[in-house]
Amino acid sequence: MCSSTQNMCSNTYCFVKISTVLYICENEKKYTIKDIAALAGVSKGTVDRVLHKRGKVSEEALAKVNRILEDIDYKPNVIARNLKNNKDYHIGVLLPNPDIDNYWKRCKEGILSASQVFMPFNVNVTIVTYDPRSTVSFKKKHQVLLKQNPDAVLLAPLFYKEAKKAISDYKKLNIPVLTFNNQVSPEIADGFVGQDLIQSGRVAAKLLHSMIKTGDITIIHINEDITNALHMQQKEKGFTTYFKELNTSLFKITTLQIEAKKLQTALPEYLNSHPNTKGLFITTSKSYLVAQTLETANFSDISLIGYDLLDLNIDYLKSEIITFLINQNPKQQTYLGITKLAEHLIYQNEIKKKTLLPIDIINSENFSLYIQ
Amino acid sequence: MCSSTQNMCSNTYCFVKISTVLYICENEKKYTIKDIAALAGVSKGTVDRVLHKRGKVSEEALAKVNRILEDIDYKPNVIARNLKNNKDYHIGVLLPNPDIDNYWKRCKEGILSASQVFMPFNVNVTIVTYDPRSTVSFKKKHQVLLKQNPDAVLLAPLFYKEAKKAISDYKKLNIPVLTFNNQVSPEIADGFVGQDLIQSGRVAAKLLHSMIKTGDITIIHINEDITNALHMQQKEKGFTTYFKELNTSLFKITTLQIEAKKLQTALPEYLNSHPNTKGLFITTSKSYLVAQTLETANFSDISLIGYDLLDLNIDYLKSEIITFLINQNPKQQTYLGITKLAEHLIYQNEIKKKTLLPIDIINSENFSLYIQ
DNA sequence: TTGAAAGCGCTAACAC
DNA sequence: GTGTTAGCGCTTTCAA
Repeated sequence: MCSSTQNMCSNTYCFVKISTVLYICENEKKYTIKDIAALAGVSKGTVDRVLHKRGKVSEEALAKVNRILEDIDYKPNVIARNLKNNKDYHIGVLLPNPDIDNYWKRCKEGILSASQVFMPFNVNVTIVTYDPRSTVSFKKKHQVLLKQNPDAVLLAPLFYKEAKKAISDYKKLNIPVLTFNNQVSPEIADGFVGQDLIQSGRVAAKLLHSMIKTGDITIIHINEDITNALHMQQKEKGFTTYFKELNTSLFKITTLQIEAKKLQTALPEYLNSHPNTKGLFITTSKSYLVAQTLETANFSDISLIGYDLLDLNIDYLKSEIITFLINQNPKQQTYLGITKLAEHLIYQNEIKKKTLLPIDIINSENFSLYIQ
Repeated sequence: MCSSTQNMCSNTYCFVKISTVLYICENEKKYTIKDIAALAGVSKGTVDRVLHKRGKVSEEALAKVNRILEDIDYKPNVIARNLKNNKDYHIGVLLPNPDIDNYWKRCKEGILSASQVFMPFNVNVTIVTYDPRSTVSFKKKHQVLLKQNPDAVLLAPLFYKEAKKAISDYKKLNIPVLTFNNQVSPEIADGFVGQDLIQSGRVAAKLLHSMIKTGDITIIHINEDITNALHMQQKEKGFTTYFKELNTSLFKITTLQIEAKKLQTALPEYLNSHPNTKGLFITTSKSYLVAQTLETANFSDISLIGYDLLDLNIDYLKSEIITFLINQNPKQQTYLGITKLAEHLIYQNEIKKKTLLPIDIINSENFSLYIQ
């Protein structure tokens, strides 16, 4: 019951401000289809037909019901709606195998966690894992998932061409697809959940900039495979753009591509020949490899920034060899992804084209709160 | 339908791993009270009485039903449960007035946002605002809320003694209370949602430490009022502890108490007499006042760390006068607070004693993602 | 084209 | 103590 001078009603709630007391109160009446049926002088069945646009309703009845629906701003009771639903929904996930690359472990956790939430709504989740080093594996596992005929799909599109093909396969069957981790070219999937990678490069740049007043800074791409090519490029772009915009000659930015195996020898060599190097930015979650090398070869005084809260990375964060990590929020990405798909299936919610997660800055004092 | 060699069933789901494909599938059967009644050879009513411990059940029936409930690990259908619920729940919030201190604006947003979510569950939220500078106002508004006889209460216990009294008033009426923003002495309220303030002081310390190799560092408490006394002390404690643990003489830590009005004159004076000052840690959300002073008095080369994403703070973050802000996540605090209370009312979920939110580190490149 | 009716799983009032 | 029954709001079937 709202009674006040300034009544700013919105939706079914109204916010009323009286002196320093803010009330939020429900609207006086919650209408049900029964009410609507009575108001329109028709039966509940007819109202339902109108609501779901199932046809078989006379012009007259349709107009009358629609008018009332508008008038009262009818909102169906989502709880009752789902009670009846015996439908079993099925969400399929195409995920890089966490046993091959540990980064994906937290993604799996996010998926499991979200699937718990939607259990009572008859949402089943299937994870199909593929080898993140192999496009063949991706294609094969995509076929596996496709055959399961899921109602919605969440996938990490590591391989551009193959992902594009897979998504179009699902779209042909009218199966909504949400991507996470990295975007394939926009507009192909129904939505994306993840981070702005260019911006995350800028965050890294700013961090180094706040620690280093002048000197050489090196971007290191660790190429174990082709997987992260796009990823790494975008981060590099953001990083270099930041320093370009500074428009100063205090910093020299270099990019280095090193294979993981060669790191132990190549990096010390490089650093010895570039003694003015004050900062390193590692574009993948493998910064522990660099930290290891720095430690072994006894380089200190070099600020190191990497990605992701892997156990190994955190160890080096604690021992101050890695200064900052950027958290890509893998768990949250998949949790949100599953949530959005589930809510799409259950409530017919629209899938947002792009959901950008925060870019968390992590140091040795706050990491524990991000891995709960 | 699960069929596999290693079946690790948990809850009503089972996780089955076969080669690189991970399946999550529902258990074959979802039991309803009807099933249980049939299995136990009693009626649904009896099962219901057992479930809700309403008594009036024979020893025999009770044992039989309980045994079955355990056997099948029965989980009631939350959807159906709420369908019946005509009860209107009422959550009351005691919030410092955002018009007096802008910090609380985001708290209000979190409250409104969460209350939207629980609208369909008949959860109504009332916000009663008090003047954060006045214990009298707090006590008065507490009485206002108390008279509304809410089913649960969320409050920011700015004043130790008064908050304690208020909480005990609610407890006497068996109204659950959740606190946010800062903790009153443990065990008084049913739960707390917020940050570990000591740890957040450590985060600030670590940030300054990664930027400053040696020099003087000053902690500044801006005392506009007594409100934040506890807050500030805890942050200071974490901050100084961090540097003590370093066990080095490279840094000199000083604490300063300044009134907001005197800042413009007192701070430059102080800094001139302490020219080796390299870093400032502001323990409240008013770091923009310090930034303003530094800018006007033309001090550069001093790293500044403060709290909270107020517009003014962000302006100085952008112009590089503030280096880092620590986000106390005000919106998330209240959002979670309302959520927990609502779920307690609806599902009888237990209220967790302590929920600690991450301590977000913010710089000029990632702030936008935290204020969405 | 329409309305009546059964039922989703759970709750609670009411007889016995 | 116990079982029966009538809903909660919505969906869906079925007969008219």
